[in-house]
Amino acid sequence: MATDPETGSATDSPTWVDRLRERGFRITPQRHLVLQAVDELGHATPEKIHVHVQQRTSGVNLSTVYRTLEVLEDVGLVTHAHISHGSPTYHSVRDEPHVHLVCRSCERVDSVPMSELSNLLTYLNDARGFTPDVGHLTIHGVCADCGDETAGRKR
Amino acid sequence: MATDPETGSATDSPTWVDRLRERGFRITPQRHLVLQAVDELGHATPEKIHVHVQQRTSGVNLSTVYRTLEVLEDVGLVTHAHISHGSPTYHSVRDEPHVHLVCRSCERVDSVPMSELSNLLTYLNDARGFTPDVGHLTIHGVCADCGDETAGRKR
DNA sequence: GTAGGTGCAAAGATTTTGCAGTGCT
DNA sequence: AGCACTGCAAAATCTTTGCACCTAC
Repeated sequence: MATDPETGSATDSPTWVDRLRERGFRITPQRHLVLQAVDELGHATPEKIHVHVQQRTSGVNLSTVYRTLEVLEDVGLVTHAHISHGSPTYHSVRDEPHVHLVCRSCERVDSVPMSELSNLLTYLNDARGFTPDVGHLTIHGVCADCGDETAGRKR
Repeated sequence: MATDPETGSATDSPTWVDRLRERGFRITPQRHLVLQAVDELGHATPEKIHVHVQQRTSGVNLSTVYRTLEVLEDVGLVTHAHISHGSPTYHSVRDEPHVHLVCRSCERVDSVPMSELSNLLTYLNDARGFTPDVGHLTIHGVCADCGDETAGRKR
């Protein structure tokens, strides 16, 4: 009642509420805010999510962000990938499934839709019985732009 | 090539010495030990490398391990990948190029030789101009064994 | 002999945890 | 009303850094 779960934002399909309820978790403003932040930021570290949430409502603690992300990941509303060295980056499962291409030179993050990689997935499934967590997949390397400039750097 | 300087271990081809010298780095027992450890351990965190090195010669400091790995990576003798959450794992560039399949359930790490994934590499190169750092590639997901057992873990 | 390298310890950065109060159900 | 959740602060990890001494070149 206090909250109204059917607002129009992308985060507000009844799904997320149900997902949490089904598993016995409670619906709190903090969880809503964190989920929204993940949705809006695209790729975000816990730190950035914290800052983003603070801009709307001050008072959400960083440790709550961590605990909330853990819960949201547990119920399958977000996933994380390791894009940069230190921090994991979280993103919503609503995003189109994609893998990340991270350039080690310019740090740029590009995305490749999963559909382009279907034969990789097929191979892993058929030959290995391995079901990849695609949202989690990050490919490091050198992008087209940096490939010329830094050619010969490593080999 | 086939010079057999001391022990004939995989680490002892003249290459590693030259690699360091070329770049103006000095050859120290610590660097040799760390490189050997990376070679022998396969996939190892800085922590594990430290322990491994300690078993041969006590007295190599953990911070030296970190600094040494940085140097070895800089000259291209080792690379790192993000297999588990916290720590990067290092491995020798001597290993056959491969990607890592990490099961999120049993934590097991499997390897797929790069040759099996040639069409992925080709695609990324041709369509994207992206040169992946294969040794760095880690695919998270669920392996064959855990796919059955824990099929409902997320429920 | 001269820099670069190492060891040691302390500082940083990041993530986790215990506990008491708050609020969802 | 009961108990999960949050905030706060301290603890636990993991990694980096300053400085004096040592050693490869």
